[in-house]
Amino acid sequence: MVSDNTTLSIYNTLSGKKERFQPIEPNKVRMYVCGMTVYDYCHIGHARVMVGFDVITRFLRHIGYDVTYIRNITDVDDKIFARAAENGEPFEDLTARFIDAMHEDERALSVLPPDQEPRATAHMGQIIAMIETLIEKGYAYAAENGDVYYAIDKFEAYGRLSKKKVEDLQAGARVDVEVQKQNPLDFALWKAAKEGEASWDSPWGKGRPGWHIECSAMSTCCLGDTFDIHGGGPDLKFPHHENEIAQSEGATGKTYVNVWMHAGAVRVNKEKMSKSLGNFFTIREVLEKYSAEVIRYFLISSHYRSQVDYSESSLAEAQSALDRFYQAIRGLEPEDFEGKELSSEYTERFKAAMSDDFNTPEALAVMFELVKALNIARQKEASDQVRILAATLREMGDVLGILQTDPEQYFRGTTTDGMPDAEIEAWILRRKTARENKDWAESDRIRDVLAEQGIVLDDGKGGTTWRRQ
RNA sequence: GGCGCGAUAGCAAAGCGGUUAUGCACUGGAUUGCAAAUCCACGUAGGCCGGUUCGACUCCGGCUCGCGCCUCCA
Repeated sequence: MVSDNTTLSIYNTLSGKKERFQPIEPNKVRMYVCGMTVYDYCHIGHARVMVGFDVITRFLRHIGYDVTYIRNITDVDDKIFARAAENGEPFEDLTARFIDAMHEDERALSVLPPDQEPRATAHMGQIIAMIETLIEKGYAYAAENGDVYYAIDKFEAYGRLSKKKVEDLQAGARVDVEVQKQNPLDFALWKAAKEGEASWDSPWGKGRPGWHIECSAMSTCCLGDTFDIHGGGPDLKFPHHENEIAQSEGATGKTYVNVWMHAGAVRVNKEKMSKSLGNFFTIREVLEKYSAEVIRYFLISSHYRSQVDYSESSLAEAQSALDRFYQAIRGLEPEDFEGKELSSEYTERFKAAMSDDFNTPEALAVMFELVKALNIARQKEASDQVRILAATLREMGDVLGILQTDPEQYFRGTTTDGMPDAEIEAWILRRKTARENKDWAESDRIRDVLAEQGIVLDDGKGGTTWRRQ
């Protein structure tokens, strides 16, 4: 149950401002997010959408909403066919492989699985039915070549989401106009099969769906004609989401979506990270150097709507910041986190920050203030206070999908190369003896030996701990 | 060209019409065999020009610069 005093505001692309969120059904949120076209590995831009909407889902659930989160998989597409042909393999093999890879990346990033991941290939019936409805209602027409197009002139609100005027779009329209279209801005709902290409039977002959129609068909199928939130990456606003609205509202005659949410772009050297520019870094590539949690922290350290610059130094900085959180809980026992009592002072501020359009930077600021209080409490050995603050911090971390790792494991890292743990422990034991004998020269020599291997020793009250740099 | 978004201290990044954001980095101190971590101390930053106001980083207008979309892209 969502408490009565909860006021959640969300920026709606449709209105261009933050609005008080009002679900269609009390306590329930139905959300659809456009997912990946699976012909290659996910990059950091994809990670932003995955993590962003994961945090949104976690927070909505945290404040009591029953969330149905749907994120589709596009497994029919020109690029998929092209890549499969290049590889000389059936397209299903290609997509199966990259769906697995995507799930691996997601698990690494602690992204909770959506409730459903509908695939275009599994919804041909609904897709064809929606196209038929659009033709019946006069929003679409079948061309002689077997393609079916959406007639954008028939849909009055076309351009409302992306704030574009049809005339302006026409002025800038590309010249390679397909003659079969009534208006150059009309888009394909169904594409006639090309020679030797995978295809499905339809009333218009063998073919396959256009890109936009699958989302209209699958979202409606999973969530109903009208639902609460539709999200996606920044480059989907136009034409993809604009076309979705035209299709769904044309077919159902009802409002398609109440709140449209778009993530900000990830940039590299001031340019948008994108497949076409080729300036992308895949998630697994970055994982070779930084932990998934660092990537996740980097992505939530700026607001989901703002653009972020991806760079080595921003990841290094994310790591330093995350280290501070883990230092604060390092050495605490599991039971220190189990307390039922939380600090309302901090939880209220955290909730207020997150309720303001999911302001994660503000939420993190609250957590850092809590960390300071926790460090002071630990210094004073105020164990009750330590337990309350540690439990509070851990719960906030859970909402953001961070701080759930054992601190020692976090600092030791997961690399299997380098000096084995047992050898490190052996060195530490030798150093312990040297220190007991006040043999500082030997003690420092061992520290240097390990430092060469990237191992940093920390002498604490309870003994020496170590971490990999 | 059309439409939209942004410009905050060394770097990153938020809120807010008047009171320390926060993190990283830096400097001094406490602590430590030495370190690390931690704590204490230390920064009035808000592209430029006008306007509204008792008071503006925060509201309004103009300008400059940057970015995004207008084509497949998360």
